[in-house]
Amino acid sequence: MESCQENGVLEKDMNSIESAIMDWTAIITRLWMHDINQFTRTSGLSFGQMNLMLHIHYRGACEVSGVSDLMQMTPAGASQMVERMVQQGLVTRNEVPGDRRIRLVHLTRQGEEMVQGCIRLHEKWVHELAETLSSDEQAEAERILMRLTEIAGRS
Amino acid sequence: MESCQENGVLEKDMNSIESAIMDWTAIITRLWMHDINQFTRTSGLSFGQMNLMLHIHYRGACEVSGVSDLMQMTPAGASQMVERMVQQGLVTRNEVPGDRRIRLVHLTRQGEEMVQGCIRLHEKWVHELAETLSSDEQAEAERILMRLTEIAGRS
DNA sequence: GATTATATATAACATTACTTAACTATTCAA
DNA sequence: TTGAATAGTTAAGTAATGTTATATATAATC
Repeated sequence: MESCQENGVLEKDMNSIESAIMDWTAIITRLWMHDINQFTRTSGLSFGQMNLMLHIHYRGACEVSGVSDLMQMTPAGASQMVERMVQQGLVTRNEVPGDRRIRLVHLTRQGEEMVQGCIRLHEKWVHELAETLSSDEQAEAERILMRLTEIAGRS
Repeated sequence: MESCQENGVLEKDMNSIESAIMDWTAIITRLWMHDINQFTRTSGLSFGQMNLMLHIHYRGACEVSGVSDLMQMTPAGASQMVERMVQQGLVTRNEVPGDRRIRLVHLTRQGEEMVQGCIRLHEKWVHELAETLSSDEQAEAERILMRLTEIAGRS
């Protein structure tokens, strides 16, 4: 615990608990991305579309400019992407009381179901992972992950 | 721990360790996805390319047919995807001693740096998260997370 | 109240990134 | 050793997705 104080955190500077969190999180992020890919390919969506829907699901409705920012594309491109998704029934574009220029992009019921389908696919993998743990390990992992989630949830 | 045996895993059926893992995944998705997206796109990569590179980074070199399988595309499409990435200097295509039909796709130094850059986006965040744990919690977390990582690494 | 900036949309065009079909090279197996 | 199977590539065509340029409506500012 004597490293990392002054400058940015570099891998070689990381202490073992940081590495453990990093490795675990990187691994599940990769597998989560993998499952997202698998699900979207088989449901006629693009990865970008699912990405946006997950963003809205986890962060709430966003403006068209937010789509542009998230997807790193021009506002025109974002507008068209949203338009396509509206046509597909995945999202709605709603006016906002305060500023009539803005359109807020929400998930439709169908869009939400797509997200849930994606999450459910990933749950299968999580189920298999959990199964290979002993009862004691399960309890310990649960406690630690809940603690980490609680802390991370504050940010 | 008495659910989930027979049919698919539904959210309400999930036991608490599975929920804990899913909650952690949700937190990470909420906090990281946007950054990973931006990093990927500003580096001139597609999400699919980063997905493939993460796979190779964690699982080792894979055949072109493996790319086809992972990305859910035709062998021809996979071949072209690899060709593009070779042109971009992200991967190499190497012959295999045993079978001269096969090409193994490896990350180049540059490809490896891209992956590292993506993973390192959140080192500071991990550092701060780890800091808030007590010494006992850190020791426990390190042990169980390494165990989880080990199991997850097999998939 | 006129000007500037912001948020989004539309149109024309360009590019990407697939697909199918056909082909080469190599290995396996009868 | 000949035929079938496997691994990968190449070419042509297509559909999706993005860009620039321009337009419109609204909000903010001076």
